[in-house]
Amino acid sequence: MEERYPFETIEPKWQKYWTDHGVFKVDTAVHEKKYYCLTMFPYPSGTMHVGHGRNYIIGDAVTRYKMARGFRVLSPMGWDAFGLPAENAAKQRGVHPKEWTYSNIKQMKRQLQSWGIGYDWDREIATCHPDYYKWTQWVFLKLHERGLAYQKNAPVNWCEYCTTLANEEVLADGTCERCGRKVVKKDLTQWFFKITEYAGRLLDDLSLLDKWPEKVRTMQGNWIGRSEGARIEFTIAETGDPCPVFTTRPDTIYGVTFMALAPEHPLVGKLLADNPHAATIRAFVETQKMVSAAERTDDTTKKEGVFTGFHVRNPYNGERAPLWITNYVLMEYGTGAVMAVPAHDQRDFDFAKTYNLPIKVVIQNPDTPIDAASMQAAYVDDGVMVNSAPFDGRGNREAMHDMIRYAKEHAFGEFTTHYRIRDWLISRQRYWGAPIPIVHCPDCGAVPVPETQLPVLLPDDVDFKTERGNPLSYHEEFVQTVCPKCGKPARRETDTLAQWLCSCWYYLRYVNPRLTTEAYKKEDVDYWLPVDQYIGGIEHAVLHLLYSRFILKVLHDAGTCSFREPFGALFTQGMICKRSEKDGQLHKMSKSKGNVVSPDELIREYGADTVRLYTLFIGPPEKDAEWNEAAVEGAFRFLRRIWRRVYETRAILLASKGLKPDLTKMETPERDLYRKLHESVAKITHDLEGAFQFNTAVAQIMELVNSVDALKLTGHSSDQSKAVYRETMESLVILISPFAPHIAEELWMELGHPPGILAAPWPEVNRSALARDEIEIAIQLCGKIRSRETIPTRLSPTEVEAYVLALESVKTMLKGLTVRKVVVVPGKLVNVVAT
RNA sequence: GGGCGAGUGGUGAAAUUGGCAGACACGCAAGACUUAGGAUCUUGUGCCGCAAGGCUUGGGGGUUCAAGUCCCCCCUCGCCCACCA
Repeated sequence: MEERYPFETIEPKWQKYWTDHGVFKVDTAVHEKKYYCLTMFPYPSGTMHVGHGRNYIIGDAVTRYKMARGFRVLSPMGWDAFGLPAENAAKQRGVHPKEWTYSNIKQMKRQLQSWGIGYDWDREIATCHPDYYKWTQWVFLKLHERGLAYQKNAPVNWCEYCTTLANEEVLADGTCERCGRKVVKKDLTQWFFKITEYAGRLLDDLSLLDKWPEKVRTMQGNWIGRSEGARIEFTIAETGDPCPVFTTRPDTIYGVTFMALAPEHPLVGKLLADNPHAATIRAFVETQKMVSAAERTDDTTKKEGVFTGFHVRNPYNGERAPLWITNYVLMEYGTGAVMAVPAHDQRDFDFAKTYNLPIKVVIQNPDTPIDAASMQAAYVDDGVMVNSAPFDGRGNREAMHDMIRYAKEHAFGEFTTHYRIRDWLISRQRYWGAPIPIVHCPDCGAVPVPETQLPVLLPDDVDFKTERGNPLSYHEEFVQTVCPKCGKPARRETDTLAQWLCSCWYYLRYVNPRLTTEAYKKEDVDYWLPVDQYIGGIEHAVLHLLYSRFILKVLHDAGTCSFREPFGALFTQGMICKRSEKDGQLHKMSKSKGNVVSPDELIREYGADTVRLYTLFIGPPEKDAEWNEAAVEGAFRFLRRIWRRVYETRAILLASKGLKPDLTKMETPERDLYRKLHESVAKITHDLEGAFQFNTAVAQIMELVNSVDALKLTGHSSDQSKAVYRETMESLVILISPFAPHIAEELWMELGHPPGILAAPWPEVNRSALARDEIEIAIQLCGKIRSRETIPTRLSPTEVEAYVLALESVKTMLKGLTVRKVVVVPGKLVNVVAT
């Protein structure tokens, strides 16, 4: 052992040891205690910065802690390897996407290892590997089989760079989530998954996820967006065509004064025939189609519309109301038609004011009556129904149910639930993805490739230089095939699967990563899943995490697994930011902002343990944090200090191996240290056991080391001093091992143990060590602190009161006052209320 | 507009059920040891004040013996959803 802390030699040494001894290997068999700790696998984009590291360091701390608690921990890692940047690299630099991806994987794997993250690398997967995507294609077939995969010609979100996008990938400002370009609508025939069919279950089962952050559940709830209401069958008065609406406010239906259609509504075409207003209508509809969704739904966009010349008939009262086409109604939600009630909906009110349409009050404010002629805004609160024939006089909320039932009895309406979520668009017009296993036959249509013919291999030899869209569609050998059903010549589907699908089921594959006959074994996944702890970034709250839940439910319904949710507990860590030199602002680390911190350099300078310790100490892990170079130094100094303590006292430590701490024989200094040790064990265990408070756990270790220094140990110290010191140092090394595993392994050996600290049991709290004879409490006068006193802990609250009131200092304090009340908080304070 | 979360020293931050605000660390200051080092150790460090003492958790009210924590109003910031019928 050397005096200097030689992180650069011990770190590679222990990394090699973990690999050579298969410390993180786990077999799939049933164990007494299992734990599946999963960190979201990365996209292999190149090299990682310290911000990426937080994710893996947290996962590793959990893995190592659970192992020390005696769990068999499944801790796998892999690569979300299909996707756009690889293809762009190919276009720009002439490197094959496969080559680019695998070389990045190599880089990033080296980085993960240099951080000392423990994975069972025998289970490594890459979604771009045929042995993996074969089963991604199988997942597609399962959905197809169950009628959940379908093609439709639909306007899709189109980014000229990233091609087709799912709704979830379009940001609120109408730009592409990945590249920031403007997204436009484009008509294409595409493959969709019917996630809408699972909307109700995906929403309801959120309540099962009690170990998920509230925030993520809320976000998914918002995204799914359930609203309860009614479908009411209006009809076009002149033609008798049905024109149903969805409404959440059927109680306002007697106040309908016009009907508003979306410009894309299918009725619009029909209404144009022989219509004197045709030219105006057509012009309006065409203008609206040019406006992007983001612009149209912008708050500041003025409400506009055009009268069709037609009317609708309100089935409740037979009234005729003019039919308008407007820019504020969306075809994507409800039926694309809105019964407009200006008196009780602000949007309808605004529109009615603009075009001078009538306003009819049907919900009266019971406090200050409103009147259509003078109202300045829609009245959207509850009240008493008026002008509503049979329902007059009733409370609107209370009457709502009866109103829908009335519609149902008269066969012009029913209760319905609408969801905001749209079907999931999974087609991508790109090369670097899993080919959709479909063959288009002129006779049989879209035929799924039989499971026995999987995988549909992605050819290597394609021309990436093409500017004509998907390179795959120009690869004749790939495209030309025969129909699996009739054997006639047919064309392969050339769209590939969105990369999201690959990452929707990878957590299952880790259990049986090399299985060639199935995607996974039911009995194995039923044992290991749901994942006990999933760790990743909040940015996946509605994409990956929602898609995965959906796919798992489908796989469950297909009978391939017994559980209903993939991830039992979820932890979302905050981002690490750094002030950018360019603009002085805090940003998440990125190359374009020029604020990335490379772990490679830091590891060279301070070692991986320092980087890990600092990353965990930086702040609460769920919150964003600012990287501070100077504070890294502090973490390094702390580790070096521990190293030096062991080095300086090594002879004493080794000589006292047989000594046992004995509470009855301890003097105060060792008694205090012994108590601090066990307080620390309790605190750190609590922080790691689900609380995920690594920052305070590290702080507690620092406190413990400060206490160790307070016990000035020498060769002449008593046996109890030595015994307590040794136990403290041993426990300390174990307690720090999830955070700084390399130094922990090395010191564990220096303390005279065989190598392999993960085999050492986590320290247990000795309750009697926590006891103390005296305690310092605060003395308050009317809630204000006046002094502090040390009192015996054996006193009951009544005795404490008497004891404190008898103290000279307290008597002085109370001179001339009358005691009204005394509040004793055991172990904390005594508050004397006196006047 | 709706929902969720946050606001504490120079900085990152602590604070089971309401119970000693600022643990731990960074930074800073002073000192010790040293043939100057970005090493180590000691001490100090919320603010005002020479001091006694007073003030202090975004602002203002309230409940309580006691409020960072609970209630009401307001301000600021972040995130999600949003002409959703």
